Amino acid sequence: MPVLNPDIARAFDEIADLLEIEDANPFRVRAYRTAARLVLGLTSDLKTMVEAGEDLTELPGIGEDLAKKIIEIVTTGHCSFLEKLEKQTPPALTELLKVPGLGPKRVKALWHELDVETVDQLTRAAREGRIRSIPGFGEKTEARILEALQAQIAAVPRFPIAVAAPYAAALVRYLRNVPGVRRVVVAGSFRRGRDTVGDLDILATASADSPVMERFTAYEDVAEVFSQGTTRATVILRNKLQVDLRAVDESAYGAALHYFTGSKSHNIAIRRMGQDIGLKVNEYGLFRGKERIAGDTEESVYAAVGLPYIEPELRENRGEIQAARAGHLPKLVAMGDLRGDLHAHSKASDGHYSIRDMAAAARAAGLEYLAITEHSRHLTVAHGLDPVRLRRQMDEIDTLNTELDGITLLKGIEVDILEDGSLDLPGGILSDLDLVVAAVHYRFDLPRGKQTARILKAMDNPHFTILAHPSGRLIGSRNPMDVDMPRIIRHARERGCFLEINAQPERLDLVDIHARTAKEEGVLLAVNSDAHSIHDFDNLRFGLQQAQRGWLEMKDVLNTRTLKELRPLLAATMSR
DNA sequence: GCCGTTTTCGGCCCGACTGTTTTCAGTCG
Repeated sequence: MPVLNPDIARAFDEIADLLEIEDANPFRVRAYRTAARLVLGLTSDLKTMVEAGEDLTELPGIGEDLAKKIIEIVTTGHCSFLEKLEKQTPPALTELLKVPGLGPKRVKALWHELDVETVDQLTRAAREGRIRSIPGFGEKTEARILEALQAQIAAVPRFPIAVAAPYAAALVRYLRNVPGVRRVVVAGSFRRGRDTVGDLDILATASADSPVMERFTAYEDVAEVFSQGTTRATVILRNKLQVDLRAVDESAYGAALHYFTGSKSHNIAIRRMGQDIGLKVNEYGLFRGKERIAGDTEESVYAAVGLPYIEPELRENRGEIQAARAGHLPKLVAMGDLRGDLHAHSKASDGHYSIRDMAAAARAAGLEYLAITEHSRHLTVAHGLDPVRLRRQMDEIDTLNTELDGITLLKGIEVDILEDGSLDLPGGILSDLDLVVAAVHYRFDLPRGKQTARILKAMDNPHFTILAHPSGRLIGSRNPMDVDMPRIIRHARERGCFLEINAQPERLDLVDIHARTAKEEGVLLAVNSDAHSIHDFDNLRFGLQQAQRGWLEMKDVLNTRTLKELRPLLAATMSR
């Protein structure tokens, strides 16, 4: 059982939880949390780094002690310090920390005063009215705990960003019409373009007498008002999405936008930089003593700490501050850079429109070329194409290309990668296509070694061009396949083929950190819609945002190439 | 536990809201 970065992050988070309950030095706790976040964001495998003898203390936030713990975890599969903590403090207590409203102090009190160690015991204690008897707790706290426990049973997972987007847009429109409101913008993880959002953070600039808070909590889609003050309020919408609104004066716009965009660890790093030069940074501005020296715009916030503007998609404290300082920030790929789409379906397989309709929609979306890539015969539920039907479609595309204006269709296939790593169609017909997109559509459960070997073998097929939705995950419903993604990416480099960032809202696959690995390895990525309808080209913006989060520039994205530049790149993968 | 143009000690990001308190602790983002 190989130890992956998320396993290490989980161990560190668990240590932090237990230390917190034990009332340990909060900065020691923070060190573990910081390390956990760092580990999750790494583009390379810690196990590989350890095996290569790399010095882990080079990583920011990892010192002698944490380096030793990482080495122990990757080599033995367990962490003796964590096990020791679990003997002192019941590990189930960390589950209680997840109950909203319960932090380490209250969990410790519940444990010591009432012997509550599990969620079940907590529920019982709350129902029996025993919690209110603990000093510092009251009836309201007890009721809130019970409420939170009941809500947690119907727990809401994070929302795919594309699902949250229309709710955000509607709220922004609504708030912009409130008297005294000047600007309304969605900040938080939504603005950073994360693949999912846990809540929406909305920032408004408004005059002091604006009724924006009252109007916000009175919004028709609000199911529950969680808290409401003069500058901040939290509500839950009917679809269970939590929305926070912060209102500030127009003059604080830049500082507040920066603050509420985050990420938390990016902000902390910026504040430290401010502190080093005698500045206090908060959501109202940058202050030297009492004098406010910046904060009207985000640019002014960065400038005050000596940095150029950093795009929201980069603000994860994954090296962007160092890059900014060194003048090495990437010039991120932009929506207008995309010239084509290399993965789309028509009604010949499981799409809903004719090829002609799809071509027209792609052209309307500003694209110059579109690859038609139906499923192959193995995927019978999607009416996958056999060689005869594919041959007929190729003829159809040739004809359409003589008729269409302003867009060129490419002949492709989304061929199934079979369980043994072979492709679902014979080389004879694959070699006549412009490109071969290949994907796994079944047996997602193979063990890591076999699954990785399956994909590596598929890539070795002389007709393989692009690996589609490489991890196979579906947000909220299917975990990513257990594969060695860095190895697959390295293999793509050696083989000279490409990987995809699939822009479907529930896929967004590759994920950002693997996109960044691909960039570092020099592997080009295709940002593809995987459109099944004429409306799906809109999703490209979400795929593009993942590319931006992976630090990709125009040169790193395959389908920013003109058709003339693209053809030889595709041909090179097919010519073996 | 980490870190160092205040380097091996003594710091460590900052503020809003709630509830149970009378001046603040706990939680959250």
